[in-house]
Amino acid sequence: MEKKPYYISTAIAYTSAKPHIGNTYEIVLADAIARYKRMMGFDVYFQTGTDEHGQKIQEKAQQAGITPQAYVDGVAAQIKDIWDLMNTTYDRFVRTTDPMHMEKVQKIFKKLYDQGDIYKGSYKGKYCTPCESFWTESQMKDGCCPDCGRPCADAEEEAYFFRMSKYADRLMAHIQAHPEFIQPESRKNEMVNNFLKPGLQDLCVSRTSFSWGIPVTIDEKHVVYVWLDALTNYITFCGYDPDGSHDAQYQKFWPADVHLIGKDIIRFHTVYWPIFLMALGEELPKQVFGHPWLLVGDGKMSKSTGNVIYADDLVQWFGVDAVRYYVLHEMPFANDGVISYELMMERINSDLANVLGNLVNRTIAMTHKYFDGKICAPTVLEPMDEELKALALALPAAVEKKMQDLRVAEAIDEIFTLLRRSNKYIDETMPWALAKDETKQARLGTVLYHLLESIRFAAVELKSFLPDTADRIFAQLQVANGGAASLASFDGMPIGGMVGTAEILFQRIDMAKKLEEITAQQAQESAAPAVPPITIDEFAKVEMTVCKVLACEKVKKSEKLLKFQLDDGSGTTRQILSGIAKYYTPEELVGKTIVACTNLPPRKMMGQESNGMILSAEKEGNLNLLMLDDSIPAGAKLC
RNA sequence: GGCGGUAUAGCUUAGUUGGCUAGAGCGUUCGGUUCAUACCCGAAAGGUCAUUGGUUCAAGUCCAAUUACCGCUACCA
Repeated sequence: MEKKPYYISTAIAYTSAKPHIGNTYEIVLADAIARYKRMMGFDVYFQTGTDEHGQKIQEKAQQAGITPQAYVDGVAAQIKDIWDLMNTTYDRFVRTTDPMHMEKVQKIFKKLYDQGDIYKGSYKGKYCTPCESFWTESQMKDGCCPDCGRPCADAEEEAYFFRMSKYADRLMAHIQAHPEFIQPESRKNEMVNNFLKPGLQDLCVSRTSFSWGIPVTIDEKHVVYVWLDALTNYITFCGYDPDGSHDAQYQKFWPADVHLIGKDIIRFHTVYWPIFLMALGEELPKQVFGHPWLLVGDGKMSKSTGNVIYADDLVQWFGVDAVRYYVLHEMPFANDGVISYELMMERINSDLANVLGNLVNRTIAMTHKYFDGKICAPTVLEPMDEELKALALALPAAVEKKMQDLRVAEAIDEIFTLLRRSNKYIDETMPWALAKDETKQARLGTVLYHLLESIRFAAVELKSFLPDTADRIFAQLQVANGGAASLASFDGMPIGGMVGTAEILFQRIDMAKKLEEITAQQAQESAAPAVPPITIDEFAKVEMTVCKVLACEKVKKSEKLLKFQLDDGSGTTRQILSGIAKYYTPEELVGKTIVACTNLPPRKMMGQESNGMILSAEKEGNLNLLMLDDSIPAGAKLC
């Protein structure tokens, strides 16, 4: 029989920085689903990869002093290593800098242009010249700039646009007709209410402000908008051919069964992506699932606060399956989840070590102790056996029901319900009491058979989520993983066979001690010199000038920016913007003597030019401007 | 600043279209047991479902306002 195809994808990871545990969650979730579907007999195609174009990457590479290609090569390799470390079974790891992909994207762009869906237009709007801002009709007050109140004028900038509005009605109809298309459902309303109902704007699909992207063939100074580039990965790498002769793989697997993505990029996947596909005349993916985020402690993960948790660190401390278990089981379906070292250890101890590990261990130990490891036939049945057996036999359907809705955490709960019931069964049957009675040997063998077989059921189902652990359980049971078919009846343990040696699956963790080790290592790492030494010549390149604050005001529309007019001793006034409005009021700074780096290239912020950087010292939310004694004149250089 | 989201036991959270006496796991307290990784089993305590108002025979569930938090985005040279 032909296996049914199942195409699952993750979002491609943006190669601007090493992914943290929150980013890693997605690939593990996808892997669990992919493994499960394979077990259920599907022919699975599981695609993941990296999104490597865009302005941010160009800037990062520039900062690092390397080419964008070298930069993304490094990060992509890092991402792939983490995916592999997590024991994920993707079929293909794609990269948007792949020449094949780039060529197809160019063809897609051209095709959409030729058929009139993309048109050359201009970014037109009402423009307030003093504020250097574009405004929409609804933003303006009586035709004037909402900020300064001065009249706005028409202005334009050349760009390519996609006619979103042309397909909006079709998309709306599709969303209404397919309630499962956007998951979880709350996201659907969000999209409909926020984007579709108010009317879709045409989307600007080219950029001229940076060059690290796929060039538009018909107009070389433009590069393709990163989302058009990134989204099409789902078809270009699956064998889609813009000219129409698709590979067999594409014919088999497209449309995708599910695009697994973060909740932040739902808009792109449920509005723009379907419309691009409609324009190309291709089918839409069957489902887009926007999963929630994993947060650290009480705050978000960020490098500056030093609370970033990386998957490879967690694996080093706790092992792959413990990390997989945590992200799969502790992530709620629609709300954001939380991760911390303490929570992680609590779950390992209570669920993995106590409930699962200890159950396997005590069962194998008893089999050795009472029967020298031999598996006895279940010959003396009692009513209480039925309940355990029934629960085990019902497990595959229970897990399937949850997995249909991609409720992975709840699917795992079903497995643990069986494990907990098994522990209770031991208390009910009291094997140690049976062992003391010569006449109860057959009953004792029956009890152990029920336990071993229940554990086998759990292990088969656990394989998708904790692959290594499941294999270690099979090794202790001395049976092969018989897959879904072996769960049809409660007789998979070979009577007369031997079990393997008992082995601790998950060591209990001494939390206080482990936490100490972790903090000790972190302290060591942060103590290491992060900044490479520089030469005196390099230091001399930085020009730092004493300046007097002539005037200072808050920048409109900005929470953080202050605008300074400075006397730098040159005779002309220097304007610098600085993000310190949280710490200082403009009034208190006028007349002060400060220091600024004065040989930086000019940069625009909030449409205003900044010529330099004011020196300050910052740590953990504290910030002080460097202020000198007023006796030193403006223009003095720091040395 | 713009857009959107979320608020349920000490902690992490389930609650589909309004009918709940609001569930679960962890943690806590008490009791039991000893095969096992001081583990397992049982019981109990613990929630005016963020606040205020509204719709309804009925509201954790719908509406409005308030507060807090979160995400994206702009900006932090």
